[in-house]
Amino acid sequence: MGRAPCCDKANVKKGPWSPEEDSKLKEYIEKFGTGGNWIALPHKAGLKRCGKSCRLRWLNYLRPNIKHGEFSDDEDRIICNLFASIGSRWSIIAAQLPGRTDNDIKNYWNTKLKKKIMGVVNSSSHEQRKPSNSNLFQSPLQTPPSIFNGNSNFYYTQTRSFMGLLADHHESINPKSSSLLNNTVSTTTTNTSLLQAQDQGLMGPMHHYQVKDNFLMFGSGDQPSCSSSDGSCNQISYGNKEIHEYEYDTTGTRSVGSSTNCEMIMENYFYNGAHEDQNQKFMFGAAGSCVNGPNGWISTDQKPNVLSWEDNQLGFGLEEVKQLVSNNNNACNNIIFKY
DNA sequence: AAGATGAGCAACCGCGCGGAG
DNA sequence: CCTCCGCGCGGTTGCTCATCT
Repeated sequence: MGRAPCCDKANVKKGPWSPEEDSKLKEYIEKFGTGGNWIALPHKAGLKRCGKSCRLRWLNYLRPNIKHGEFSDDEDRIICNLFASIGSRWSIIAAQLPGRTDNDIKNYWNTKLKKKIMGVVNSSSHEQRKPSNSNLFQSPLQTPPSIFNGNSNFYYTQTRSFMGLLADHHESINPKSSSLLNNTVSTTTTNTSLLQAQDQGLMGPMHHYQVKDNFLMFGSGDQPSCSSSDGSCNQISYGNKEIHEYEYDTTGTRSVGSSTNCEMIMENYFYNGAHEDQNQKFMFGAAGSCVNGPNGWISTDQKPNVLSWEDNQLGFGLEEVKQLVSNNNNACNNIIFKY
């Protein structure tokens, strides 16, 4: 049994709004407001429209201070940064751009900005990527990497997409200092370009990777939102999963988070040869409960659900990482490594 | 000149969430 | 608690206009 329709479909007009309808709706709302009930509004305003249609028309077109026309470079940057950080949460992105609507931004992204960025990728990818991890941008794997033999039932999936943010000196949306919750954004981005390597035609959880200085940061999941376990909004969660908490310093990146299903990241990381330096060290942690293990960070539940690497700190070597991942029948959701 | 194709954008659809009862 | 229902959101559709062949 399906959901009951929000209105009588047979008796409502659909399609483009006429100037008369626009003025009726505008006049009514300016006079009486929405009354907190969009469903009842069209009848009161004398419109043969669905309440949802009225709401959309008002929000996207009729309400005051709506900005139409070209997006500025600054707006482009904000959209790119936020998309890289939180994905297609258009309403949140729109909240950072006064006068712009989520629909506008969504259309702009889908029709122009995405292509613009792809152009940047195509023209800049060769000189900007270093050989050690350039293959992270390659096509999805067709077979599971050998290190996951025996666990391939959960380490491998054919559906994925990737996008990433590459910056020479990039300060991404730092949940610690600029909260999406309080509607402020600090995007002091300079020389920023956005890379997107989104596999054509594949659907699945969006994976993000960003570069902050010399570090790549990964996260994955669906239904991203901002949340906090301590009230300070220093974590971003995706659905019911807390993904990561970032702290930055001048020498490196520290990541704390929890979740599962980072198999694709791990897969690419190992399979594509980003681990070729056998001296690389990895570090593990879990949200809010990291302790210093003998070789670096390890989560209290012993699951490597956050993985980071810094070459000048104690950590696990590649073989230990493989062993841990294998032993725990699990993987991390974030991977941070220097490139 | 006319049909085909693509781009841009307004509007629709269906679902999840949360508040009210 | 549980159910219902409206709101808001993201994804998708379809119309219009521009460009290409």
